[in-house]
Amino acid sequence: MISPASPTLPELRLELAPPDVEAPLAIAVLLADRNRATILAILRDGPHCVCELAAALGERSNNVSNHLARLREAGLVRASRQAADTRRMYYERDEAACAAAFAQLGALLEPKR
Amino acid sequence: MISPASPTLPELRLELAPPDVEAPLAIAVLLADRNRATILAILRDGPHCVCELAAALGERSNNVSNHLARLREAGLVRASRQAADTRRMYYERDEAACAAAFAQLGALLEPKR
DNA sequence: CAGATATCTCAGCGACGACTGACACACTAT
DNA sequence: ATAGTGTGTCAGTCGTCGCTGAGATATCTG
Repeated sequence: MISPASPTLPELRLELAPPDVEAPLAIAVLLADRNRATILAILRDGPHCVCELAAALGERSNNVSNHLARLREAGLVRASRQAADTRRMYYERDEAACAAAFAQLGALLEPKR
Repeated sequence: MISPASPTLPELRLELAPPDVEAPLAIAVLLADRNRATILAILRDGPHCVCELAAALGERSNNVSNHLARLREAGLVRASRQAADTRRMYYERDEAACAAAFAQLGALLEPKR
């Protein structure tokens, strides 16, 4: 017997296995920086080059380039050169990847089912 | 005249006003910690007390209590005592607030319209 | 060619935040 | 009352991460 000392004391579930949150956590970490979050928001209305984003953010180009590299490694943005301006690097959102990332965060904020 | 030196060089938009991302940023910062993210995921299947969460996370109660305080200040979780167990503090998700937070993140990851 | 512009990379520094440890408070049991 | 349990608070420490600065690469202009 497990000796129910107190009649109605709820038994603790100490064996709970913590769910895997790696995927949504990685997305949240990316979004948890003001510059990266703002970049994603700016790119919602079309592609922009690094110097435009840097000017909008009031940050230096190399810093913005670093953030864009992080976003690109995660697949949220794409880099491309335009034929009319091969000197600048234009970044645009990968809407499919962004939607997938948004869905991942649902595992933290949406009800279970 | 503005002297179009290069015929088709796209003009930069250096006057871009960065959009306000404070609200979704605050949510992302909250989710960008493994323990807080895991807590939110665990609470998806019902209320749990601090010691249960601490055991599941392999963390100490005071640390978990700190994270729960952060989540509570943001309104994502509620604390309540149950009549059957007035000693422990039970935490449960505020599903409405979680859904609202999820919608806020849409301003970063969802297409513009 | 040299010079200017735009971007990328990376080592080093500094600040923010999570964890620790100690303590306080509330409630229960003996 | 005393001991034990569960939770909350907070100062201090330490690791992590964003920013800086310097340098490299690539493209265009004169």
